[in-house]
Amino acid sequence: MVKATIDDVAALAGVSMKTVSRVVNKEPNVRASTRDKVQAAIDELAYRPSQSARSLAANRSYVLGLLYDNPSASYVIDVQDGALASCRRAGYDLLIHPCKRDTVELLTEVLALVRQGRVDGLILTPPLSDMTELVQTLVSAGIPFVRLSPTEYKDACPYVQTNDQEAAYDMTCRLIELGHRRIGFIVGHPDHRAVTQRYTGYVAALKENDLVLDKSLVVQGYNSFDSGRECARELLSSATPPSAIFASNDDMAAGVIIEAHHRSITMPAELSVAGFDDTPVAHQIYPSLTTVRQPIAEMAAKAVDLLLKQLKGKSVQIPAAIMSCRILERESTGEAGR
Amino acid sequence: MVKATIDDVAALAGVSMKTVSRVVNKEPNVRASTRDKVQAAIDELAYRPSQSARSLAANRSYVLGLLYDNPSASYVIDVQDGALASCRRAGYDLLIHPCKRDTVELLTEVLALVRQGRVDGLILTPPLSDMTELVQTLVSAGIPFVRLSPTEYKDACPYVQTNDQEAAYDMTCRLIELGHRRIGFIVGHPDHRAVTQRYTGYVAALKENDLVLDKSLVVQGYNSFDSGRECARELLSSATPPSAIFASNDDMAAGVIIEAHHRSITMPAELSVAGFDDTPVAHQIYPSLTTVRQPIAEMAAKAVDLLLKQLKGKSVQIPAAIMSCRILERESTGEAGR
DNA sequence: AAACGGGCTGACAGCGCTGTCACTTTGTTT
DNA sequence: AAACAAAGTGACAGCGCTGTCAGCCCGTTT
Repeated sequence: MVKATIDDVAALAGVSMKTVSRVVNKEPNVRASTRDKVQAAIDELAYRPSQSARSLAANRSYVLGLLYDNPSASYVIDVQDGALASCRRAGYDLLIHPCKRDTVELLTEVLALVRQGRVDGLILTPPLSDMTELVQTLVSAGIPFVRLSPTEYKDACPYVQTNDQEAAYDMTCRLIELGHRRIGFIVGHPDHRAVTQRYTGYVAALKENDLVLDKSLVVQGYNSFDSGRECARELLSSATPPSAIFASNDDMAAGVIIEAHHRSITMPAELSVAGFDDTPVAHQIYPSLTTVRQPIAEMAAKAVDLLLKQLKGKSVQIPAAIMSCRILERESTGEAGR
Repeated sequence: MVKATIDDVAALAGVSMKTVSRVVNKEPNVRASTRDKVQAAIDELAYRPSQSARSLAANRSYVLGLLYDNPSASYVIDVQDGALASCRRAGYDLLIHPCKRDTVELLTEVLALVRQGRVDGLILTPPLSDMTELVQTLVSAGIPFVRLSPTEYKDACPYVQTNDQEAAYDMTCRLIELGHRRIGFIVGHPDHRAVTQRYTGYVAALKENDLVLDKSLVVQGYNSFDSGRECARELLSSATPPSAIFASNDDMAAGVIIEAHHRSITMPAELSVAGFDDTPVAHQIYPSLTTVRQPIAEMAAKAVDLLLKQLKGKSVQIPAAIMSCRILERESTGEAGR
């Protein structure tokens, strides 16, 4: 049995192939009876429109590209899941494209992706979404894209963000409420604005509660487990160690917890630890980690929706969306000074 | 500036478009001087062949599909990375296609993927690679695919496997060597043959060392963290608990460790714990987990290579590959009865 | 010197769809 | 009943490539 084409369907249904095309693409202005007739023919022949023929004729690929340079597997998977969900709903495919942020080829590589017509538009995830050069290039090349990032970009390009800063603020307030006065903070990788912004929330919460910002309690991490452990070493070696440590992501918080275990510090009695992201590790470690859950999949889905809208009509206004985080209190935090 | 086509390049280089096509596709039998001339024209016009036109004319998509139904993010990401690496080398794209194993639509969905010409071939990962119905369908539809699975399939279809069983055997022997006599085992999800086969290695090691297989030490898990914890509860509640527990994967082993913490059991002094997979969590928990590392990315890369070979020539022989695992001893295991 | 064969090149016909536009049918208005 | 608008349909020309096949130009053989 050879693959049926649109002509076969048209012949069987007794209509023109253009009408079949209309039915397949759910276009309006087809009489219901005609539609049924065509649909019956499609079913009978098990007709599947050829993706490449459609792409060539319509001049679009029905594929979106997902760009990332993120070592965190769970984050990436969540983004993929959310993006895929929206893509499927719209009959689009998703092409994943991990890439190295610092390579010279990055720009040409990404441009080629679009120029070859392999994707119709792009989703940028942090930290790529904050690379000025990349964003600039895409804008001036007129390539449709949506950024997944908590920071706005000066030009009017669409983005999806969460209230990161607010969540960091809330978490810090919660720690203060628990009686903590000396709260260590581990800053995220300087290139990841999405993560470093969380520091702002911490600072704001201290100020709001009339606590002084002690710079010796703020250390620079690099988002990895190992860097978190290193930072914990620094903070816990102090003569006056903090009673709580808030890390800008879960991997670093996990590093803090390990270091505390190795120093026989009991948690949360002697030390409270909080993270950010709610990665799988957060509830698989002991004590389970108090953290902030971001609706990553939903954000990605939203980003795809915005991109698809952009691809259809030319909505000139900036599409943007803000989603909410949620604090999850688990075993790693408790009252201070017990 | 409008996008250049193959005609533009041909005109500029003063050759036919067919010759340009030959240069672009690195076909033989083009004089070096002609090749250079064409290449210069390509560079000057920044010509990028249209993916969809190529696909339509050549009747293939230059895209491979990656099918999975696996909740483990790190496993999936590793597979993606390996597969992508090989794809890029060959100028192919990778389409990810997570799917639910038990849905009725699975088969039609996957067939549509191929029938619409969106992918040229498929990579199946566990547990999909062990679904007889799916494999059977693909075989009889003549769709090229490669299975990532430790089990062979009765028909001659290509696969990539690891020496899982052997590694489980080695790990069990190592525990015995450390003095453990009562070793608990947590079996993997019954539908995941890739995981359940590890039990065979455990049994073989006991036999080899003249230890009786005590069925009360073998409990059925379902691959998840929670099920691992549940199994640990069962094993540790016994009047004569095991001195070591070997879980069929890391998530379940992490569950065991948490349960032990909650019972104030010190590890490895009072209990040794071993896992399988070396997921990120393995070195982020306390104590860090002794486990088995599989070369997942390499396996996926190999699978893609086999698939591409199959796509080119019709090598009738079964292509297959076996890769090796490695035991990683960390903090969670130690001598028995200390 | 004729015959041969392999390297190299080009003409051309599609691949299977969609966009455009012209056309026919139907329903609505005066 | 004529005039008009809107809904419904089809003819056709590509979209930008690759496969096929014919033909040219060589050097090598008899």
